[in-house]
Amino acid sequence: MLQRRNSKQRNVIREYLCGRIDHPTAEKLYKEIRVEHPKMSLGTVYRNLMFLTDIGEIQALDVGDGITHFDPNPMPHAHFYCKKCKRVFDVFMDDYDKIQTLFAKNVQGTVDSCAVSLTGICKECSDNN
Amino acid sequence: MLQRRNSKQRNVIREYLCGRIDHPTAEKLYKEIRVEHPKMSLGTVYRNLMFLTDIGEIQALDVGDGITHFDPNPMPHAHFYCKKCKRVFDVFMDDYDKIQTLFAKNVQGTVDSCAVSLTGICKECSDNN
DNA sequence: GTCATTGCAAAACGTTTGCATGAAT
DNA sequence: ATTCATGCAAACGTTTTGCAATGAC
Repeated sequence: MLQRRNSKQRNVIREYLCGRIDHPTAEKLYKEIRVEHPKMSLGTVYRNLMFLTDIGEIQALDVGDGITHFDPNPMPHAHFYCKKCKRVFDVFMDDYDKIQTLFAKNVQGTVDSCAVSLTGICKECSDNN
Repeated sequence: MLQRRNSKQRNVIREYLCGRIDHPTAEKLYKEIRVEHPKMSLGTVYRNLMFLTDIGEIQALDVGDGITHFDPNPMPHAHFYCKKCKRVFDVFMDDYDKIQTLFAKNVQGTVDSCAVSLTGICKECSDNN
């Protein structure tokens, strides 16, 4: 059984990530938190994001830029990374779980996650061109 | 227009990656090449793998372990990463392009890649348990 | 001769870790 | 009192880069 204690820092990190749709990195979150909480350390941010990911409260994302992004929404869904503005967008689909099952059927083993990550140029960036 | 000159090193790297299904990392490729070509440098391996990826001859993979793996097959297809043996398997699907299109439709922008990466435990690993 | 490519080593980058201190139960 | 979590800084593993030398055309 996974142990846990309440800590102010953990709740601050929760508070800063909750409700966001911009999928910040640990570093970004850290810098933002630092303004109000100058004693917060980077290691604590990493440790807690990892912890929250492990207990399934949030999810970690590999979007293709080599940096781990965090999504307060742990539900499986696709993501779109804009190579120009470097933003990450949620991509919701009606039959995501069916597609996941479809993929899992083609795997020789037990699948426990299925990440779909798209890359390209977002509408806003191709318009401002 | 992308310039290029032939170089022995580039061809050696091609030769060592071509036909493989184990999706080696740059480091792994480097160590293997080193046996026959002790002068090959790690930077050259990285530079060439990046180059071959850029021209679309091979593809780079983010499988979730934080290290970039390389696939000599540039055709879009899914990958399965076994968390136990740390191997990467190809996952081929009949309607992969259709699924890609399906996802792309839900994106506000121009999609140029769609990576599907599954994780779990491969059959072999769950059998040897 | 020009300029892409190399080898080498150092630096950069994101992330993890060791350890003494502090906080939660 | 116990032991989990923190702050700090150092270490880690992967990847990129600067630069002088080499090699392709």
